[in-house]
Amino acid sequence: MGKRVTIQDLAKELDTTPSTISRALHDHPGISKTMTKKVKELAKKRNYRVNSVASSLRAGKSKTIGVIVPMINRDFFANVISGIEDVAFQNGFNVIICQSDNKVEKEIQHINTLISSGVAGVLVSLGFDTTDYAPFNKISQLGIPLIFFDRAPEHEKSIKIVNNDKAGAYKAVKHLIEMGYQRIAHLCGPSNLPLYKERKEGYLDALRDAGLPVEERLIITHNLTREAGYNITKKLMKYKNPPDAIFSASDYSALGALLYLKEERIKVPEEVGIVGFSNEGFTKLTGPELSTVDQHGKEIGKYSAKVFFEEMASDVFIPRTIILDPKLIVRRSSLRNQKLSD
Amino acid sequence: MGKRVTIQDLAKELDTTPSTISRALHDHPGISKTMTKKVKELAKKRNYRVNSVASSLRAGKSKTIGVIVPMINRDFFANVISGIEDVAFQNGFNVIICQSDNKVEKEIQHINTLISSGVAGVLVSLGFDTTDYAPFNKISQLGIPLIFFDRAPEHEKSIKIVNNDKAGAYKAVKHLIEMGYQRIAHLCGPSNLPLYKERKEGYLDALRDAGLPVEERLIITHNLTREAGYNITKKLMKYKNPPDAIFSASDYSALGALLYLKEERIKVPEEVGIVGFSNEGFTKLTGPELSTVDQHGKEIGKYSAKVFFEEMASDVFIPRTIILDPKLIVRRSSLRNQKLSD
DNA sequence: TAAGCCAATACAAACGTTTGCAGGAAATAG
DNA sequence: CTATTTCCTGCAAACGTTTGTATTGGCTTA
Repeated sequence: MGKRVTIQDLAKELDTTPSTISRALHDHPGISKTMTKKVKELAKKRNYRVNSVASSLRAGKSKTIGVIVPMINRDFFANVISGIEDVAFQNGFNVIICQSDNKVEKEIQHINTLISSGVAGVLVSLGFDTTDYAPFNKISQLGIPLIFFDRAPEHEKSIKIVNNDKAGAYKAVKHLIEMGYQRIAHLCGPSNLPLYKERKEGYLDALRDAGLPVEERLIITHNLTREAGYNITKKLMKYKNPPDAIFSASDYSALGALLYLKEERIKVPEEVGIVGFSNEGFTKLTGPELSTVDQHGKEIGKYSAKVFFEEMASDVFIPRTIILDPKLIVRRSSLRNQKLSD
Repeated sequence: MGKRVTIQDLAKELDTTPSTISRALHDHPGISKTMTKKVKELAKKRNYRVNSVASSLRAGKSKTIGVIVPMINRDFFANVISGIEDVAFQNGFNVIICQSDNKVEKEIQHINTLISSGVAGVLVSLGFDTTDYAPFNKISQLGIPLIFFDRAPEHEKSIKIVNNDKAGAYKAVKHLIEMGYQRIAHLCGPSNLPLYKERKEGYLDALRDAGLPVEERLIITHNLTREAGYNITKKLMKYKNPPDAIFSASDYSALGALLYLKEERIKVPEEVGIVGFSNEGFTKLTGPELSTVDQHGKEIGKYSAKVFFEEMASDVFIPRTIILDPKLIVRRSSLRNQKLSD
């Protein structure tokens, strides 16, 4: 259980002072070459490591980024975090992760501990039910860069990095229409979150542009789980005029839909087409593979981290929204016309 | 850009001293009820939050756990991290995540920054190539609890939480044999990592116990990727006496195998059976679904975190290995006898 | 040779919290 | 009314680093 080596130990050993050691280690020009060299050698020899808690206290902030996501064990978020960590590492920063479980109280608690621990910045993807952004304002009020990704507040003046959900949804539904589907259902998420609202709008626009009627009974709000997808599809397929395609705001519920249809021997894509959203890892592995909309999570993570570093460097705050264009990925579940071999 | 409110601000406002404030906030018995109440009210009113950087410096360590994994965006690790975060949160701790990309240098660098940032403990799953554990010893030498999970060093005196890989592999191969497969190939991982070594041993034991011959040409070491699985299977199937089953140490390469076989119209499980390892999320979604061995990642994460807190509480270090029993999950890819409907 | 200057290093304060110890007032005992 | 105890609060140091300012010694210059 060796004691940690401090700058003071080095100073004593070289018969000098902590300030000289500190400056030498930072290549301060006011320190002679010889001294700098001596210090660095001793530091290596004694295996000295800065106590960054101390420097953080001195500096008023630490080299740490806080990340708050609903849950870590989701392909998309795991990718985002991975991307964030990559960029943070390159810049010598650490990443603290917090999962909110979509619970507002947890978000608030995480915000508090992150502020407490002096993070240099916070990257957030909001939970389902978050409608009050005041807790987040505290972060910005303290001058800590705050960046939203994916699930961002709608009207707030803030920095957001989001997918163009509307465009993504539009592409998906347009594609279904082109494949000849006529009664396209939409499993949508809670509309207090802009991204779900936008996906719905993209869906509606695509229908309208194609001159197709909008049927309210085919638009169902749900919690984006596989189970919900399964149950809703069961309900939908019992309508007198059941849908012939499903566009879901989530791959998970799209998967639920697929599983129900397979169970009922309703052929996908021949009888019912499906397009999901997010390009979760499993979508290219289902039978048939799920068409979906790719959000390139890792890129969003990297991008968000980069924006954070930009923000930290500059001292003027400019609210802005960066919109990345998602990509429609067409797989078997929506390819009605072509016959792909099994 | 409001200034942070400190304990001193509160002291000034109540015309008392920082020490009293600190004690009051911690419900120190030596402080009167009335004072304690006054302090807490003011603290809430002024929105006071401890500066945990300062307390960490004072205490010599922070309420933070460091986690090092090869990569975050893998189902298993994402689950482990999620489990760790859950338990950490309950105990008021934060989690710093670091990905090593299976690179030794990155591991070392992460170790250094974690020590620098004064983490209270470190949880690690080793990278492929890590054979020198000296950098990790530094952690324990500083009295910081160090816990390995999943990929742990073999002989070191340390705390490890691992799956019983041998038993898992044994179950998997035994199952294949019971299904009537005779020439079972094994795609194994680098054997410097005990868990892959053990999986291989389980495989060998199962063969021997069943009186089946061990064929070296059917045992292939690879890097556990889908691509490798694909290519190796291609090679294997071109043998004069190709295998009739594949047991892979990784779901990813099992998937690669499956994809190759599908491409070649070789029927799974009728002609070739497959069992993977890890129960990655996608395995229940392939066509046919992949049999696999479940490692319950979230549980391992929770367990590891709990062990860390135990370790922090106690002051005697007892090296020990906690072995969790993995579970064979039989799905279609290895069910040769029964006919399941599609 | 003294004044001035530069380079190199030392001094000291600060970041915010925690905590052992000291001290003062009130309360109880004698 | 004094002595002792009890209860509460204040004082001051410490954690390790960083940085503005002071200080030292050696050197140049007039």
